[in-house]
Amino acid sequence: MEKEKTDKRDHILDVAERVFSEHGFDGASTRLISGEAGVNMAMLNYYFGSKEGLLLSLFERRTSTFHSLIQGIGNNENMSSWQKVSEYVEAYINRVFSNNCFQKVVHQELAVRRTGELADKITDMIMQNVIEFRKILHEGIERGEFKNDIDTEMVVATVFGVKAQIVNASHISSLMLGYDTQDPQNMVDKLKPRVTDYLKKLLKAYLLTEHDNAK
Amino acid sequence: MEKEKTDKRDHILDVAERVFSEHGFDGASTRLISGEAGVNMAMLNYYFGSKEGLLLSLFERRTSTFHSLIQGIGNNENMSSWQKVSEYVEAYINRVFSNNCFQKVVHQELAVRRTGELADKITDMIMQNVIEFRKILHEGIERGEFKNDIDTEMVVATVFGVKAQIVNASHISSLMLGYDTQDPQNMVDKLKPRVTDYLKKLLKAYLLTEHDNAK
DNA sequence: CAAAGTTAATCAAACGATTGATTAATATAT
DNA sequence: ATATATTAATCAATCGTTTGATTAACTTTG
Repeated sequence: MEKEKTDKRDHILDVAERVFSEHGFDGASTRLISGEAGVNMAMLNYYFGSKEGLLLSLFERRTSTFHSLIQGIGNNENMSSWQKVSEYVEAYINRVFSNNCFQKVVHQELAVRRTGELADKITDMIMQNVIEFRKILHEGIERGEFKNDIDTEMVVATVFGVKAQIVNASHISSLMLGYDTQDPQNMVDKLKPRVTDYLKKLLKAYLLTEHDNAK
Repeated sequence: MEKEKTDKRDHILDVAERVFSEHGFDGASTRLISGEAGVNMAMLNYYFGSKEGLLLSLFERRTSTFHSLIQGIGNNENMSSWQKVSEYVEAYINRVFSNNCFQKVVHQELAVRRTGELADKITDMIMQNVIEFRKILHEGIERGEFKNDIDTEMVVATVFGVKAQIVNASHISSLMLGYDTQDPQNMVDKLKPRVTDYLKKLLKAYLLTEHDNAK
């Protein structure tokens, strides 16, 4: 009977994350969110101040457990640059697949939002990833492990872009791949290993010098 | 005084395309659109029936001039598969950059899960591209020009994804690249050639067999 | 311990504002 | 003069938010 100790506040955030991901921020009414969460409408304003405050809290919850994740890989002295890239891709895809509702909300806000506190928060969050990843790439070039004419920014955009195309544009990817890419079982069994494997091979072919590439 | 013969209807579509791309479908009110277009609110319903009808008309206008563009490349017998891929990337990026407001609307609609006529229209439009591109890739494999273990669907997702990441997520790409990626001058002078060049090199490294790759 | 006071949580109801849509009247053009 | 185009005014519905009352739990006081 052990009732979960998760606050009602946390439960609202969980539901809001899902509803936002399905309808977008403007498309998801406070009535719908509170209804789905089984709480009174006024509770949203009680806990989060406003609808925008709810969205903001939603981001803060995720970003608080995020900083620790991207640390460590880049600073490891015992890894080759390619190993770092490989680990990074793995960690990134892992994180994406573990909370894809949140990822969808980010993706939507990125597509629409232009100004304000939230836009800055999202930008910061992503740019941290960008800088970290780019650092690894530059290091690989300096070491002579990667080709010296690679476009590092575009490589970063590739990893983010492929992820977005597969995970966030789910109608399309479902049709393209021939199965429901939203189904949790498919995501773990088929999609995740496939995306990870592809990205590694793709980057390997583009990044590594001829000598290393030939293994 | 020769007033442009473009119908007022067409002018509304132009404005709506921009406003939708800036605020999203739900975020853009009919009052805002009609205000920006300098017409009475009721004109939107007069011409397009409803707000959704306006969005639909917007898509029909673009897709009508679209079919002819993707034809021809795949069926050309005198081109190598790699040349076809190269031409295809060029044509695709060209089209994207020539009407990026519309591309943004597509991107947004794709991000929020919607059902109905419009969702099907968008899906059809994109899947035409997917199928055409994939056909070229398969042909390249059969000819032995491309590696036989390439993931064709993911390659398609890569081209679409990189484009989306650079063109549609403009805050991020502007910060990443160090200049305003929305500025028309920058788009033509810097962004477009860079994306095109990168995609070609990336795909070349991944697709071509070792022998061909070495030139 | 018990009465009084205090706080956070929750609710139904209503608020003013805005939404997309419609009307009925008027203007323009053919 | 008839069809088309355009307008101001208005519609019901929905939006996000606020209110005032109620409950339950904890603190303080006598």
